[in-house]
Amino acid sequence: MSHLAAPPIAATETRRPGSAERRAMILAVAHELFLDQGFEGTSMSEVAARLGGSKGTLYAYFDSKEALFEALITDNCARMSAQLFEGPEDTGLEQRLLAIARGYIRLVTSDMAVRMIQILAAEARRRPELGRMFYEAGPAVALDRLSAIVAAAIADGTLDADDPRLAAETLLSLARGKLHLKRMLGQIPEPDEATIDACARRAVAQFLRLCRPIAP
Amino acid sequence: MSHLAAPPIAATETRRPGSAERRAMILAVAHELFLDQGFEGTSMSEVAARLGGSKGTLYAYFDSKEALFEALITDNCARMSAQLFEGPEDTGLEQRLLAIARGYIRLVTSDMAVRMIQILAAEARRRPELGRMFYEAGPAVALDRLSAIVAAAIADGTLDADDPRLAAETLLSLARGKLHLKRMLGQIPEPDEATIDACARRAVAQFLRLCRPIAP
DNA sequence: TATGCACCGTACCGTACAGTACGGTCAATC
DNA sequence: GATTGACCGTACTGTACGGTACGGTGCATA
Repeated sequence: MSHLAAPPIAATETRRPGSAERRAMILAVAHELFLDQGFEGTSMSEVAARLGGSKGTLYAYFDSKEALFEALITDNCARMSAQLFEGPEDTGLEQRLLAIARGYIRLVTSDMAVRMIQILAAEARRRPELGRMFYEAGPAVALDRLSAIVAAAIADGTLDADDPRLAAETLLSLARGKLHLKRMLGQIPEPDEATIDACARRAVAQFLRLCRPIAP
Repeated sequence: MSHLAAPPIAATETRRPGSAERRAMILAVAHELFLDQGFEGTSMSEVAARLGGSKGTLYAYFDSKEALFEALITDNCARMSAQLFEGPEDTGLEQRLLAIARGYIRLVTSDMAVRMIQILAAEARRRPELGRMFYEAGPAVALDRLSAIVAAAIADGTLDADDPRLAAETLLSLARGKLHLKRMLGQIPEPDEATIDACARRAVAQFLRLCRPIAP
């Protein structure tokens, strides 16, 4: 009936039974199902079945369906940020812009991110903080990196713009293009690497035409 | 048990009882509830209650919840297209571009469109054709109008670009900016007219810098 | 006044799902 | 060999919803 003894040491969360691997397994299954079928479209029984376990275990690790979902989103956002930081090169300005543009397009049109946006957008009314997590972990990260690069380029005269942040936004907007909206609405499949590259190159070229200082 | 006599004249749809006004009333209520709470989040009982009617009547006008939802989307898409065609002016190029950019931003960040995208995105897996309807009725319409204007401007030398359609897409991408994504994720409220105007002006200015022919 | 019809109100059916309860199994630990 | 605890399997509760059935009401027309 009542808890007689408190657990010896509280872990990062409330007292929980099992191993971190088990938790990761649950999250992996949840990832697969939630991203495929959405939040409402996925039942906890389904998660348990796919896990090869029982609902009891599920609820031992996560207090509710919502809690599991939020943990999943948190997890995925962390993964996203990490992915965006891949391959920071020490090359010229154009190459660095290209790398970021490519990474940004790749991320933002990937099946995972698109599904996340689709689901988070649908839940935006009830849980805007999840949308915020996504934005901070994805687009905001790209924007920060890009702003820094642009600011440096403005400082040494390679670029010309009033506001580095606004300029960075311009490049990302050009990079997204219509790809993103069409992806969100399920009108096109995940673009291949060639398409991503073409979009990134076009965006960077346009950006440079906008922000290259006119030769004096 | 069986239908003995067919109705005298089939209306635009299958034989249906009541008036077009009644249908419109149902759609109005459905609009309010579906856009506010989403498809799964809205129950037919709720629609009937808000209507001040009964579920029986609801199902007399629409075969299923899905049918009602699709009718609503169709309805809203038609309204959207109409809205985009407001105020075609006979002014200079820049003013015409500005008008379209403003109309596009206003539409694509409006509460109605954002809610529609949020809901349609969530349903994109199961019913991509609804997403297509939205795209065709909104963004594609703006793109068509803009392409025509850009093509004409290229023809008479006012603009310089290889592909008018691609150029038009560039303008729309610049216009959307980050506003759209943040709106989708529920991070910012509907922008006011001043914000819309500022975004439109910036987008058009950048577009013209990209596509103005360099003086020979 | 009688007939038909759109509509209301309500009760109902079948199903699906979140969350709980509980007995039993297996492995590690003591 | 006994205890502990994570876990399974299953059954269960309560609730919500899509959709149907049906008797009754009020208005229109014949």
